[in-house]
Amino acid sequence: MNIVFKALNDPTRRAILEMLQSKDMTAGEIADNFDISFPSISHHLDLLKQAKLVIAEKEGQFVYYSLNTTVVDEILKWLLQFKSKKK
Amino acid sequence: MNIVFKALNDPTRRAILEMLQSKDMTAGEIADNFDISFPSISHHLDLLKQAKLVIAEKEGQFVYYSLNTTVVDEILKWLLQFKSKKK
DNA sequence: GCGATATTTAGACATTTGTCTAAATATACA
DNA sequence: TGTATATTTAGACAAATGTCTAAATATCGC
Repeated sequence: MNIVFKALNDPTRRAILEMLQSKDMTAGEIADNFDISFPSISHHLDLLKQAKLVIAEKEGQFVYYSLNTTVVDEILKWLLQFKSKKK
Repeated sequence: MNIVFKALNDPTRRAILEMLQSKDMTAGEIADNFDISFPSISHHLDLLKQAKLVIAEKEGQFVYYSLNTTVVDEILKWLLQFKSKKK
């Protein structure tokens, strides 16, 4: 859980997740949307992957990234506790 | 939104939020639950306050902290976009 | 196999973060 | 007014973070 909050605590990484909603993208396509170096984006993608928020699949020389929202459920559940049963 | 994710990205601060679910607490009561110095807890509380996740109210020499979950809705909404409409 | 393209790894560096101790501020109460 | 209690502020410091450039790795197409 720690690592998921950590992964979400960065505007670039959140923007990547939002982008991946519309379609799966290669690392390069993702990087093209930011004024940040490729290696930095690669590092962000690695963090998102560690948090299991994205899945990486190699296709030839490309690496396709896609959303994995199962871990989002955990965070949702944690947050919802604060919205339940109150006087 | 940035600051909310930042506030949530720490186990101590998340534990504080969980504690405040059962009852409002003073800064001292909160600090007693951790092996961390009072000033450090005070700093965490300040961050939570900046993120508007808690509300601080002074009563005499005590400062009572209570949950403010309105900002949680924002995060919930942001997260829910990932769980909606998918093939 | 070679050169071009795609991506990651390595290492460096400035900034941010979480923690501490010491000091400051605020309130209670006798 | 003076001392005790509650909390925050200030300043220091090590560790974590986000970024970069340079180099390494992997795959494609000729």
